[in-house]
Amino acid sequence: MPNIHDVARRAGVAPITVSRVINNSGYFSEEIRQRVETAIKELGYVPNTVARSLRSKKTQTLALVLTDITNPFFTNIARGVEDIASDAGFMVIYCNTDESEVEEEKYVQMLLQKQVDGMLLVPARSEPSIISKIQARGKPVVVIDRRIEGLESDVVRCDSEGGAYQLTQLLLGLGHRHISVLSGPRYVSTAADRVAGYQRAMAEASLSDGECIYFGSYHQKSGYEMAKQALAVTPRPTAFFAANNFIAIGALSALQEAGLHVPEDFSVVAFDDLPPSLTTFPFLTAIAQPAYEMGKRAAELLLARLQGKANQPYQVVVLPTELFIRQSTGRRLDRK
Amino acid sequence: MPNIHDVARRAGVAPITVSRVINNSGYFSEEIRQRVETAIKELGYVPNTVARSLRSKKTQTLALVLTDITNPFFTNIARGVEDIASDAGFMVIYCNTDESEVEEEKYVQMLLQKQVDGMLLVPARSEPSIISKIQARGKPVVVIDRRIEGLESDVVRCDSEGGAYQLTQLLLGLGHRHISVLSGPRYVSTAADRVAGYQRAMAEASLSDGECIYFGSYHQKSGYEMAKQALAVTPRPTAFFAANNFIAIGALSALQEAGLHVPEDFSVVAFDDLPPSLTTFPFLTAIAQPAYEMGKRAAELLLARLQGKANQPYQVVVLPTELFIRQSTGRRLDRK
DNA sequence: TTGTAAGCGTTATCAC
DNA sequence: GTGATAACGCTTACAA
Repeated sequence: MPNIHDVARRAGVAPITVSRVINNSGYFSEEIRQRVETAIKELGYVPNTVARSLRSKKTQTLALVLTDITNPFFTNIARGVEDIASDAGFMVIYCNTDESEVEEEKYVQMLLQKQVDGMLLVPARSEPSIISKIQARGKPVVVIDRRIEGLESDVVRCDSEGGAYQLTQLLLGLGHRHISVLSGPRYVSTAADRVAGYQRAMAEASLSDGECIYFGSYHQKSGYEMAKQALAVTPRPTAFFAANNFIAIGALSALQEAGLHVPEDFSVVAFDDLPPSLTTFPFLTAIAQPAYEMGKRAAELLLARLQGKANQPYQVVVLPTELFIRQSTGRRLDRK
Repeated sequence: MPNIHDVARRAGVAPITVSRVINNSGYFSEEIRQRVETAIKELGYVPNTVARSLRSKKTQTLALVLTDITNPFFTNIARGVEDIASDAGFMVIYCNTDESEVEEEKYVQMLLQKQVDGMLLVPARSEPSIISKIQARGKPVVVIDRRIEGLESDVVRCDSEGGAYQLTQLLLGLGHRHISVLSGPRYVSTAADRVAGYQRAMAEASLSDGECIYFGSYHQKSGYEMAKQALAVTPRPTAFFAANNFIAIGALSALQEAGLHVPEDFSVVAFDDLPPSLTTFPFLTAIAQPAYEMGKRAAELLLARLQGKANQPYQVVVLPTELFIRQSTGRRLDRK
C-alpha cells in the first residue's frame, strides 16, 4: 500500500505538502493541489489514520459502553450517539458489559489503550471509581442513564424516581392497594430510584410496601421469576410495576401462565416503552424515555468537550419522560 | 502520560524488555517481570495501542457496517459479532448506512483509513464494487444477510427465497388467493429474493401475482403506505406478506385504520420475527432468522481469516430459518 | 535472557 | 508557499 512518501515522490513535492493538501491546512497553490490529487488517485493512496493519530494524539473515535445493545432503549441511545458522532467525523466503538463491573473495567482499560478521544458510559454500578479513572487520564466521559453519587461529570438521564412515582400514582388512582415492584439490580441507580418513586407514592397514600419489592435483573427471565414470586404472596397483589420493558414482558408471561388476564384480573405498568416500530398492538401502560435524544445529547456534550469546551462546568441533563396509558392498566378497580 | 521508556528507565531495563513483559512474548526472567510490573503500577502506565498498531500493522479492531442498528434483527447480529470479537480481544466499530450507498462508501473509506483488521458488512446494494474495493486492499470482509451476484467472498445469510416460499404456501393453504407482497428496496437482494419466493409459490398454484407486488423500504412507514395502496386495489387482497418486521407493523396499523381485523378479516405473515423479549403477546406468523447466530458465525469466519486462514476458499453459510405460526394467519378461509 | 537500532506513516516545528 | 527534520510510542530484526 502506498504511503505519503510515494504520493509526494509522484507529485514531485515533499510529504508535508501532501499532508497539507489532504488536510486542507496551511498554504499551497492550486497547481500543487492538482498534482497531489492526481498522484493520490493514480496510486490509490489511502491516508493512514493510525500514524496520524500517533502524531496528533487524536483518534477521532468515541466509545459507547453500555449494558446490552439488545435492549431497544440502549439501541436507540446508540443510534443517537452514532448519528451525531458520524456527522462530526467520529467513529464509535461499542461495548456490552451485561451489568458486569469486571467487563466494564476490562473494556475501559482497552479503550484507554486505544486512545479513544472520549467515552459515553452507562455505568454498571453506582460507584464513581471507573469514571474517575477515565477522567484522571484526561479523557472526557459522559455518564448516560444512571446517577452516580459523589461524582462530578457530564450526565444525561431521565428522572427515574419521578416517572416511577407517576406510574405508581396511576395504579393507586385506579384503586390498586397491593402493588408489587419488579425492579432491576439493587445497586443500579435506575433500579433503586424507581423503587424510591414507588415508595414515595405508597407512603403518600399511607400504604405499606412491606413485602412487595423485588430486585432482580433487567431481563425477561428475571421479570418472569420475580412475578412468580410476587404472585405467591398473600394477599396477592393486583398490579405490577415493572422497572423496565424486559421485566414487563417476563411478568406478562408469568401472569398468563397463572391464568390471570391483563387488564381484567391484573394491571401492569412499565418503565420504558417499547418502540412503536416494534409493537404489533400497543398494550403496555408505560413511561417512555427519549432514548434517541439521550444518545444525541450525550454525544453532543462529549463533542463539545473535545472541541475546546474542556473546562466548562459539568452539565447534568435530565430529560422529560412521557406517560402512555394503554390497555394493560384497564379501568378502575371495584372497591372491596 | 508515561510511556514505555519511562517504565523501562524506572525498572532499569530496555524498552523492548517492557514490551516483552506486556505482551508476554520472547524470553525474560521472573525477576524482570516483577520489576517491570512494579514500575508499570507505580507509574500508572497504559500501553498505547495506536503506536503498537502503527508498527505491527494490526489494530485489533473490526468494523460492522449495517443498515440500521435500530432493527432488532441487526441488533442481534451486532450482539453476536461483539460477543465473539470481544472474546478474541477485538473491539468493534459500528456504522449505520440506512441503505445509502453514499454513506456506505463514506464509512468504508474511513474504516480503511483507520486500518481496521476486517469488516462485516450488510451491503446497501447487490453490487460487488464496494466489497471488491475492500478486498483489493487486502482486508477480509464477510458479507452478512445479503447476496451479491458475481462476488467471491465469505457470506453468512439465510434463505430468503425459501422462507418466502414457505410463508406464501402457508397463506395459499389457508385458502388465500389474493396475497399482496409488501417488500423492501428493489435492489436489495433480500427484498428481491422474498418476492421471488412468493412468485414461485404463486406460480405453482397457477395464480397470477399481477398487481400485487410492492417495493418500498424496510420501515414501518413504508409498510403502512404500501398496505394502504394494496388495500385500494380491486379485488382487495385477503392477506399480506410483509418482507420484514417493520413493514409488518406498519401494515398492521394500515389494516387497523381500514377497520379490518386480523385474523378475522385479513391475514398477515412476516419475514423476520420479533424477539420474544420484546413481544407482549406473540401475534405475527413469521419466519425467524437466527440473527445472533448469524453475527456470531460471521465474526468467527472473519477472525479465522485473520488468524492465518487467509487463503482458504471462501465460505457461504446459509443458516436455517424457522416458521412460527401464530394468530395473525387465523383459520382456513371459507372457499367462496 | 537482554539489549541496540531502525522504522512504522504521519505531522509539528522551524527554516527557507 | 514549500520543504527538511525530528518526533509520536511502539515493535521488528538483529546482536550480544
